[in-house]
Amino acid sequence: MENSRTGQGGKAGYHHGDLRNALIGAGLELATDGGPGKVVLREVARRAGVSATAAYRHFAGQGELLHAVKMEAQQMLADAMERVAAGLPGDGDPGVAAERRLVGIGRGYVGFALEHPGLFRTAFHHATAGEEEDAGWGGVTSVAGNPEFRSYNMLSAALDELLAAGRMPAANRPGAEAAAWSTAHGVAMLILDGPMARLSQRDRDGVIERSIDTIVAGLLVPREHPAGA
Amino acid sequence: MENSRTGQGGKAGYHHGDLRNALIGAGLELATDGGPGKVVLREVARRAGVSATAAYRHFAGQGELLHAVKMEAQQMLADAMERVAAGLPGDGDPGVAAERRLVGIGRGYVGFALEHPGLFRTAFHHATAGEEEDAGWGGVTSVAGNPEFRSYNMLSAALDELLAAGRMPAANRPGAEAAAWSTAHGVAMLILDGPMARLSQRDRDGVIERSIDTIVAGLLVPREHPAGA
DNA sequence: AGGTCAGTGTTGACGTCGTTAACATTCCAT
DNA sequence: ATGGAATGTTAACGACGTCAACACTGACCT
Repeated sequence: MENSRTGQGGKAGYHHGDLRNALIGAGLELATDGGPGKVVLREVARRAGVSATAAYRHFAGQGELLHAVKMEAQQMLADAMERVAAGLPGDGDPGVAAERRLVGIGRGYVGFALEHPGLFRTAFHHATAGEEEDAGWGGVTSVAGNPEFRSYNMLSAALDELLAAGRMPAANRPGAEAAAWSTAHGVAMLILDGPMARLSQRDRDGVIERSIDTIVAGLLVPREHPAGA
Repeated sequence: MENSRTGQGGKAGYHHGDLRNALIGAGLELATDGGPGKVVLREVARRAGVSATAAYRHFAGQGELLHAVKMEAQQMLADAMERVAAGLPGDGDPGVAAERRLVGIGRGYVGFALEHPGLFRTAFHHATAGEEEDAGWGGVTSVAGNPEFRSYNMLSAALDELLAAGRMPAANRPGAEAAAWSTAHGVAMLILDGPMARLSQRDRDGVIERSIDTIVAGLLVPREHPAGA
């Protein structure tokens, strides 16, 4: 990471020196334990050792501040996925390796969500009307070409390899990112805030594995496709 | 439903007569356009034509009010799924019918989410620390036996039929609810608040169909299962 | 060097929100 | 009819987001 968000970079004078990053950092702290709702402008400013209104020199309002925190949370999620995928053995068979990678990415995604629920919820927080026009994610199409959206691109690459290795029927390729991402996102959300919230650790893990296995199986098996898609 | 939430049931005197339901009704209005964040106690009371503090005679605070609204939103979601499933042709082949029902339930789920984003977000809203102890959903195990959780039970029943009709390998049955639900929930969420937010109507529909088809294919195809599950 | 001015931070105030305490009205059981 | 439980009201507090007005700092221009 290039930013010195954690460092007490600036001197202690009237001018902070790195206030914008300090605010985002404090916001991340709050988001980490408490989710998006806890990212309160006044408290963020307090933690940065600055008056509340100072934040307005760097953000249009708390909506924009929260948005910045949200973007950062998204980056952290992508980092987590990348780390998991990087630590995987490069098997001899490229098809097997690709499948392993796909599963790994999914595990990393859900793992991040369970380890950092507040950040995960923040990364997908929906701005209430009036908060901030949410240019958070682009469309999938624009995402595809955008180097920023690493999470999407990692997934895409793994699927491409699966196809290239002949493990996935070509007809299954289009829209595969959406299906895979949806399942991972869904398990995470349902465990976090939904009907599976009270599962034991063991059951959670089982559900996660089962869901990932199922969607991967669905991606790999040949099937008829309706006309048009 | 037995409650007269919409009717102006009570007389217009000092005592409202049906305030609790009136408050929930107003809360649902706010949630419908604006999501959980817009369910503001004072505004809810205002809409019910009553002072803000009157709400405290019926709810411990805005957290509990929001919780009640959340429960109602969950019921509406289940209703929507039920309606879709009910309107499906009962094919001759029970296996085909079951699969159709499964797909229909998924479409109903996602359809509700896209038609009523505010209500859907409210149904899965996570109470920020301090708001309300979220006994919203039971665990999946307790859900299974609880007649209240119609959405889960509908899904479960469809899967059972699929198994009974011999269209799904028995080894795939355990955890199938979680996988199916996860995918549906995931697409909905990703379209609502995630990276697929800017898709065209056409692309959305394609993504939804593709995701549902994929998870169903994964549920139906025989595969090896790791020991232990 | 001295002056100026954009950038950055501060104070004070306003309106809204959730919540509590104290008080008022109405309903119902006796 | 009456007394208490249920239900609603007003007044006030502290926290929040935001705005307007003011203050400090530093970099640039002569």
